[in-house]
Amino acid sequence: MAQPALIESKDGAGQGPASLDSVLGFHIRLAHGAVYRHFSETFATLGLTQKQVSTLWLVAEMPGIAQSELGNRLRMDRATAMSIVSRMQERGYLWRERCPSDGRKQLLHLTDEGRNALDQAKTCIEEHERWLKSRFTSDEVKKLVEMLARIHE
Amino acid sequence: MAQPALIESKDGAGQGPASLDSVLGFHIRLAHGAVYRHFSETFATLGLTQKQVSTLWLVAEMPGIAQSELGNRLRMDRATAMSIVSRMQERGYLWRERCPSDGRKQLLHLTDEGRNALDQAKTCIEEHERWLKSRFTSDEVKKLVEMLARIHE
DNA sequence: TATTGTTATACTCTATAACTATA
DNA sequence: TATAGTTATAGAGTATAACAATA
Repeated sequence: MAQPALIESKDGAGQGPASLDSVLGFHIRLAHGAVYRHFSETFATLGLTQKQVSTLWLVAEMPGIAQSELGNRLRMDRATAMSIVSRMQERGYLWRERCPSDGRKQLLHLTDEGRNALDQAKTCIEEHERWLKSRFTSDEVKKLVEMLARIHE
Repeated sequence: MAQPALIESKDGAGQGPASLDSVLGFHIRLAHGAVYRHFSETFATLGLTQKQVSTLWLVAEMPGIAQSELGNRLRMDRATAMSIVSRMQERGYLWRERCPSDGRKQLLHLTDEGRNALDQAKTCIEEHERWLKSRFTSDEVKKLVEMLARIHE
């Protein structure tokens, strides 16, 4: 983790990236990988993944959210949302309620166990975020979040 | 993709993130997902993944790089590097050379076919990067890359 | 017809473990 | 002992396709 990721090199004059190191998408992927790995270590004991925590958190923030809406907000398609919600249900962290006004929809709610798991997860998130944010000033964090949001919104 | 990713909410006073939307790691993951999806669309016809392109590109930049060193630079463990290098070899894009001075190492080289594939890939990358960078000024891109590098270096 | 959920399937990435060969 | 590669295995995320139920 000490050496530079790639050789030093600059972009050519208008003919595309000369070096892999100048590709923005490349850095997003590497940064995501580093965050993913640290997250996994932090959450090894809890046995929850990023997506699973995001799901519990969002359901806690919006009780009764439809499964499809959860997918939209976490940028998952139906099949992916389905598999994650099902796993969280199997573990007893949330339950599905058939929507009375629209029989197609499944409304999601946390169980007490799910709320407990989320509380523990939030403590881990704090630690994880401290590790991540320690390399930035608070202004930089704000700017970084704002720029990343421009990508995924 | 139009609506805000999450409900509006701010952090509490020193007791951790109040809303998922204020978690930096969350935005990194969503941004990575958006980039991943656009990349996949752009590269559907070429049939190459991000990791595969990175691998070809790095071998082109550093001919004779050892497989282990490739893994270090692209932040993959041995097993992951192995599977990606093997697939690129199966497709005839690179070949392994046993290192004469250290019999444990495999030195990597692109084939002519691999160089062709990389050239095509770079054209796609340009298009992909234009899509990605269009939301930023060039100063912002520089700042973003620099901040992301602080995470993965 | 469109939306939502469901199931089945497949592929990539990631990681661990165990094994071999070499240093 | 340590390093490099190899193989096997497993889990997570992502996506597509096909199907049923509902609007």
